[in-house]
Amino acid sequence: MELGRFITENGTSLSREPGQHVFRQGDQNASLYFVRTGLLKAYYLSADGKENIKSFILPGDHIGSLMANHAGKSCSFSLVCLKQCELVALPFRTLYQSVRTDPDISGAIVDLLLSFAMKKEVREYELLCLSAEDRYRRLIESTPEILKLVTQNEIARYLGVTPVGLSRIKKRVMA
Amino acid sequence: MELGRFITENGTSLSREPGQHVFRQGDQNASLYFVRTGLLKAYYLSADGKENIKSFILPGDHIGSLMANHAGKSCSFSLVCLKQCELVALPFRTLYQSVRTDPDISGAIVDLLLSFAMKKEVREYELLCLSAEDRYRRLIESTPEILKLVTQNEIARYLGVTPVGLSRIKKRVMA
DNA sequence: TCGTGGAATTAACCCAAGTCAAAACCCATG
DNA sequence: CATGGGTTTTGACTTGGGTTAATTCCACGA
Repeated sequence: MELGRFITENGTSLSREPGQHVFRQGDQNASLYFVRTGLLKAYYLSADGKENIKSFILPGDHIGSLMANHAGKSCSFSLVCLKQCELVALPFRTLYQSVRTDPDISGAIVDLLLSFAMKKEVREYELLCLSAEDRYRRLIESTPEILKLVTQNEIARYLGVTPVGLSRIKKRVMA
Repeated sequence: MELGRFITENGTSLSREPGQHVFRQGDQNASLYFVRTGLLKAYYLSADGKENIKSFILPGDHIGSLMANHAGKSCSFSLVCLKQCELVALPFRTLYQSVRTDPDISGAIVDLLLSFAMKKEVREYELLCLSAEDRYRRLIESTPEILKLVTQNEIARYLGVTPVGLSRIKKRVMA
């Protein structure tokens, strides 16, 4: 069976309003979410209340807390809707079980995990090797759409600088 | 079949001296490597000659360039031995094909990818949310062994600071 | 025991970004 | 069209870490 169908057949749809959370840091949550429409952000909240944005999630993307799914731990980040969202939730268990029974699904899962791992690897590279300014430059090049969708405040928290910092970077870059 | 056996049966052993590369940034390389013994480092080299260390690889770990394996791109980083190493190389293709034929292997691969993805997620968190000093603290807590195995220079490049920077952090931390 | 070369530390100086606080801007709404 | 809330920009000041270069440490071989 092909993955798209598997998801619709085994998952449960849900919709969320802007501002609503799908799960929060510390929750137990054992599902993978597929985004049909909308926009979400995954973020960390530090002990002193600072927000750091892990990623933005767009239609066609999927997200879930690996930690919470796999190791029986709790979610290390929160997932919140920035716009009205239509999602499909799939218990991780369901997916995991069919790895051993359905070769098509297991192929699809491997691809899913591979593309996920590659994304993380790129992000790791950017955070390790590039300056905030370079990361900003790359963002404008690779996904300019995102700039329209979220506040500059959020872009900053995604790039790993403060809003004030990003404002200064912008000025520098355009000059 | 169980993964360990699968690897020994389908892979080819190789050994490398300290200083020898397994592959270099820019290479085409379509294998996954399993480390039997030794120590390696995966690193990025920037245009202006600066080194940034992606990770250290210890016995029992596995590594390969996802980019080069999957998307037909070339390796985004280099892999070099820090000590004499015994490795097993497994063509990615072999692994990928048996996902569809052998449920045990495909389960093992999914686990492999999951643990890989989780590691990357932790690293992403550290680079995004923690200061260099916090990262250093965490390193001493979580894997103090590594401090004995590599130079402080390399620890610094792994943490994302210069050797000079790390020296200052150390002084601050011990006080 | 004395060099010698690589690793680590220290010092002096600089710059990017953080912090805090005060404008300025930008709308939506009444 | 004025008001008020949120977002962005600016300014003044501080700080962590980069850079370069000098110095100290140490292990090791002659």
